[in-house]
Amino acid sequence: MRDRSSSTGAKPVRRSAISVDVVLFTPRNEQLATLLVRQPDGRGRERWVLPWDARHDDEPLDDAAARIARGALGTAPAWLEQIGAFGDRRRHPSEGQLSIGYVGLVPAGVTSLPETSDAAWHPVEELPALAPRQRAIMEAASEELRLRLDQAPIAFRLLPVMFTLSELQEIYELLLGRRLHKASFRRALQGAWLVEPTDEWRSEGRGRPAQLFRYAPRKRRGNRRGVRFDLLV
Amino acid sequence: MRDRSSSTGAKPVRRSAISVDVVLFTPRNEQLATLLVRQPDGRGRERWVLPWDARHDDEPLDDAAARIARGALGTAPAWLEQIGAFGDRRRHPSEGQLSIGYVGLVPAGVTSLPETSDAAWHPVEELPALAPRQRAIMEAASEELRLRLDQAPIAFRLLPVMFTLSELQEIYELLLGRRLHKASFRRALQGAWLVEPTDEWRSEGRGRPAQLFRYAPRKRRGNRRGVRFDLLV
DNA sequence: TCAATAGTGTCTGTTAGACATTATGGA
DNA sequence: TCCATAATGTCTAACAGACACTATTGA
Repeated sequence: MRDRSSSTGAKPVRRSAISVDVVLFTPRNEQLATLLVRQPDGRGRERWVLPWDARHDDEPLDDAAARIARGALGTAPAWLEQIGAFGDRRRHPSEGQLSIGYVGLVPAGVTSLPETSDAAWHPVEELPALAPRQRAIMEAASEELRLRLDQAPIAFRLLPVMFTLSELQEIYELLLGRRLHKASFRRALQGAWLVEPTDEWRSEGRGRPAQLFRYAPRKRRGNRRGVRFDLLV
Repeated sequence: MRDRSSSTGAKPVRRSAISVDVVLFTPRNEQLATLLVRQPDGRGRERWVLPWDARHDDEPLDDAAARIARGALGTAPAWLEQIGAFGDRRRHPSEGQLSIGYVGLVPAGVTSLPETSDAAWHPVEELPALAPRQRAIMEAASEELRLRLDQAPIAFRLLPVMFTLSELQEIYELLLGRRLHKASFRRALQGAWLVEPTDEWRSEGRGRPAQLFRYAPRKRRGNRRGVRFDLLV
């Protein structure tokens, strides 16, 4: 919070400065939403931008990203990882020539943003216009999520500590952009030893109550399967 | 070649400068090898370093990486992709605080390096000591290769245009670090429509000659399979 | 002829997906 | 009671891995 004043606002920036840009995702209304902040553009108009700030001298990049995420969100995200460096000649709010992109995840329900903040969640399908380089960072973040989905516990970082299997499946369907088969999904989950049931159940509207689970990876499965040629050709 | 003089050698670099570091891989003697260049360290000793150079003003990062790869290799690699930004406080030959890592692939057989160059291929299993940040870039490059193996035509970029299926399988085994089943490998390959046979055969030593294939992806397979929970927990 | 490697056919256990059925609450 | 959702059992087609076999060359 202490850093908030420096993480938004139109400020003159040395062209040689490096910006760190953070894409935060959370599930909202069956959609992925991302956090944007309102920033005056110096010509009197307002624009939405990804949370960003210049890297401080010699500051480790991961620290800078965590600082910027905390500033915009008011709390730390459940996950934060670098996407890459974006150093083309596309435009960026900083006017600088190099940006480092990060992607972070916020569990469903953590919707309260700091009151002093100009931040708001926007569905990824209907984003306002962004500066070209921030648009590229945004798209790389979505791509990264999908690629890392089966290598990192991404889906669990988008859920509260306790969740139903239907909620988990909805997150996977959201990220993959396609429906999954319920029985197969649960069988695969069981085989992976990733979740454990709790004693609690949650009744939601009409049907039968669902058991709550928590993320509790047990053991690494040694049995890697054969090669898959799922090339995106 | 024109750029070689600037891509090695001990040079004073502004601490704010950004370095671009390139990890080039090629298969050699049943192992992965990577290209290192000999660089005097200013204190009279010599060290091996990853090919690197400072980014020129406003130069797009991809252009810088291609320039550096060409400088060290004498020719363009068959594939070149960014790994990420490394901005911690670990040491780097440039003395700078930020490096952008790239990974590139060179087909087997392109072993002739520019004569004027101090570059040499080193097996990845027995690398000389590198500066800590370059060591991290090196490890991230290997990791990246393995992760993208089934999403990008990586194996084919490590082979000449025409190759036998045994050669292709050896590349996969090299990158995955485990043996694969011959019949299963070929069945999966056939189903993916990634290669097409040519009229040519190659006799190599004793056994039956092998048919040569070329990389020729036909169509994207629409039938994505179920979720895999291959989390690295 | 033997040795060595390429390439293929068959069998079997595993698994993804379809379908059906039971379980358990709210309206 | 009916309806909606959770959870699970069964069947089937597809597939990975094992094994064996044929094919074709050099020594």
